[in-house]
Amino acid sequence: MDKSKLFQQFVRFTTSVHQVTNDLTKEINIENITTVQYKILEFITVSQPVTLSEISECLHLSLPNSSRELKKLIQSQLCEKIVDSDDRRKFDILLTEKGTELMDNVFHQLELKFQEQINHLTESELQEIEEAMKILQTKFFA
Amino acid sequence: MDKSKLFQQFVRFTTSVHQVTNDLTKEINIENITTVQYKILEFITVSQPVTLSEISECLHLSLPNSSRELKKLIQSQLCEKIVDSDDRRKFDILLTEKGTELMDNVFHQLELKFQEQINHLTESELQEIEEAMKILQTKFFA
DNA sequence: CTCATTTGTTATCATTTGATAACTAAATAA
DNA sequence: TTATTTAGTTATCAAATGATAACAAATGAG
Repeated sequence: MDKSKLFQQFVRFTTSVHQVTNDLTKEINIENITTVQYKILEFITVSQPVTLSEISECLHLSLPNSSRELKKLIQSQLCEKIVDSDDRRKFDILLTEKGTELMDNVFHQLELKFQEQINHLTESELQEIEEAMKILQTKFFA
Repeated sequence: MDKSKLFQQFVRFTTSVHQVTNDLTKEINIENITTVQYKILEFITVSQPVTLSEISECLHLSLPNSSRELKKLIQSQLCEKIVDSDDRRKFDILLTEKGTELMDNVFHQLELKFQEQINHLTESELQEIEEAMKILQTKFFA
């Protein structure tokens, strides 16, 4: 296997993924939520519960900036802190009911667009896609 | 095929892709180049030659802001305009020699990290990965 | 030829984001 | 017990980004 070729393919592939997801989320824009705040919400949604340090690390934000943005999200009542009883410096961050509703809504919109993109595909093509994502997920993007 | 399940898998998958590429490019930081400018450079590198409108559309930047950032890249002599002789409002944008050198360097660094990530995989796993990317690229991320 | 459209430019301002210093409180190690 | 480390906060400033208006020049349609 020519690993340089594979790298080039990888670059093209990830570029495509970014482009597609970019286009999918392009029109999602929530009142009073900035890009960074949306990313935080997305991260919480997928990885709930998370700590502030995890947000900071995974989203490559400094702790002070993470703290600032989270504060705004909490003020908007989209998420909440639950103090860790074992270590009271830490807290878990969760979506509130309002936040959950919002993100459910967002993901529902995304799903509709996703369905549009795949509705011309045959059953066997869908299975190929499923299998392909599974392979990449387990072997490479683990 | 349960298409909702597939969507959930898609979300997890794209999240992983973003995380991995995020980590790969995390340490790439070029003197005097901002994030947006880097994205423009990356886009030019992959899609050369491009027009300003394409940059604007694909990167979801307004035309004025694209123009501003491109101007800085041109001032840094990383890319250049080549006026379209058919339509003199337009121009193709290309990397200069300096820009090419820079991006070659960047992609080389990325490739090293990429190789690290895959060097524990067997030949047959690599082939699976190649095949999986190919399928997704042609069937879905086209 | 004239007018509308397309492609890009320049200037300006508000908002977002990034970076850093100085801080608190809890936990842990010596 | 005291010192150190960890987790997060608050304040502040600079820089990057987003948004918009007013513009110019080339093209295309009628």
